[in-house]
Amino acid sequence: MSLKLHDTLSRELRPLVPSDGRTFRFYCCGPTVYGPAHIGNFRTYVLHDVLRRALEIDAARSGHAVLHVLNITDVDDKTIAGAAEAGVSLADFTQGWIDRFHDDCTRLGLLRPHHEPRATAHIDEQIRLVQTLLDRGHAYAASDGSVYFRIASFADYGKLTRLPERELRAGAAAAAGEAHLSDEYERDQIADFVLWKARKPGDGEVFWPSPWGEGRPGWHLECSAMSMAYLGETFDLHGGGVDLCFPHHENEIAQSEAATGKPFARHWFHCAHLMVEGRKMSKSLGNLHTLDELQAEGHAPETLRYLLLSGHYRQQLNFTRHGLGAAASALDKLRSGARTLRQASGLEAAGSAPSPEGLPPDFGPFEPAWQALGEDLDVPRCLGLTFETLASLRKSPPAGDDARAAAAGLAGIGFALGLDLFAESEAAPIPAEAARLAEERWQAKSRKDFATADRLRGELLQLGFKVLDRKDGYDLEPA
RNA sequence: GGCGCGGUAGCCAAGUGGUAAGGCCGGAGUCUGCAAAACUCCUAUACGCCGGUUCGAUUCCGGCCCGCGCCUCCA
Repeated sequence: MSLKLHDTLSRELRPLVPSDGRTFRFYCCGPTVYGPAHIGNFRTYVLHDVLRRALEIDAARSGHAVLHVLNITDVDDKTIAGAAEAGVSLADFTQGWIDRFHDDCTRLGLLRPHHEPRATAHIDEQIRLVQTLLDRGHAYAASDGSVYFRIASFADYGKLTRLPERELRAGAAAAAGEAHLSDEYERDQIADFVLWKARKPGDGEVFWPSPWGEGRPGWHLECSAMSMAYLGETFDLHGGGVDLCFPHHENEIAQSEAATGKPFARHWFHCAHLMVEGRKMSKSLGNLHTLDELQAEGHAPETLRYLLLSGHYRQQLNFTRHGLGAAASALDKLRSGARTLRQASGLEAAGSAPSPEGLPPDFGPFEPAWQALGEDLDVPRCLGLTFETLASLRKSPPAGDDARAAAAGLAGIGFALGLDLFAESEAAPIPAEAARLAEERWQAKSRKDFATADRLRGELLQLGFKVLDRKDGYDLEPA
């Protein structure tokens, strides 16, 4: 079986198979590191991570490999402006945000891409790509030292978003307004885009030498250069947020295919946007939430992950506080089911997150839930089937090998979704004082001194902990 | 204006040419010194509107209404 996924270019459901028969190679558009990524960015990254995990499982089953590349754009107008404002070098400025990004990704359970190339580390590749485009007549140098891609030279321009050329010009001009027509760059046509930007005073120390003078690469170029460097001129899949379709991916296709004469990405994967309380996220509405912010409110990163992946990727998802609560409850229910299965199977708590190699060849009773992922990455359906299977397993509890197969299958679903269902609830460190009170309370309760027990429960609440009794003991949870 | 997406119960969200998964919330119960958790059961005649095709449409076709996205900042 192979996974099937909707392709933006052909608008069809197409199978995901490695074109070279060995390695499925894919590239995701990553962050521009000038600030913290917001939860909308992370919806895209989480969804790409689920795709990555599904590909890993499929690859493990069919015996091929997966190669995942995520770029980091560490030079553009915003990063340059940010560094200047902070009074630090571009490299120091972007490194701080890259570290923050990695930290967020770890907390959200994102698998680390196999390569994470940075634009500033691949200037040579980008210059060579521009030179090739110049040599082949697809680009021209302007008098100011900038180089532009000539859209008229690429017949397929607009094929991803189906923008006829004339619409492109008229629409762009109308949307951009007259102000943009008098751009400081000298373009033959309004829609021609910049490949290499000539150095400007505001760029400070940020420039590289090139055959056309000092400057820096334009947006789009790094993705073409780096994806082809790591994955080859033609690779299996390229993804990002929907807003990237135009102009970013359209321009990537143009400059890549014009340079190589070969198809660029064979499959395009785009994730719909996250809305916040029914409105588009934007700085002006002040609804650009970050992971830090939500964690400070007491929400676990995994709750956010669950929420972000709980809607179909081609559907806008509306982020609400209520939804976050619902996600937390649903996740608890999943974990509760996992705990029951684990106990029935006689297995110890999983010490570490499962790897695709360690997963069973099929997911037993949870195989249908996995299959749903293969049909256009239908996570909502997968979750529905998982809950359904869990319910029927509760009705007829499996034992022995059946229980182990079910537990392993659920672990497989957990891996696919990036949710560690078998993890014991991550115990916040318990202060010694709270631990002592809790122990005292348990003693009091055991000798049926309920007045003392209740008093101590109250004291623990003051310290910020809820006592949850079990048959043979108790748990402490942050209140 | 061009291109595209969507409107399913209180909320979120799948799916199907033959009367519709799942989650959250709500209610009842089991358990429990209490509480919480967990588990069980229940609840809602839910498919935007109007036509058409069909034995039969929420599912196909057409029109309309409403919401949303992109059209060189943008995941």
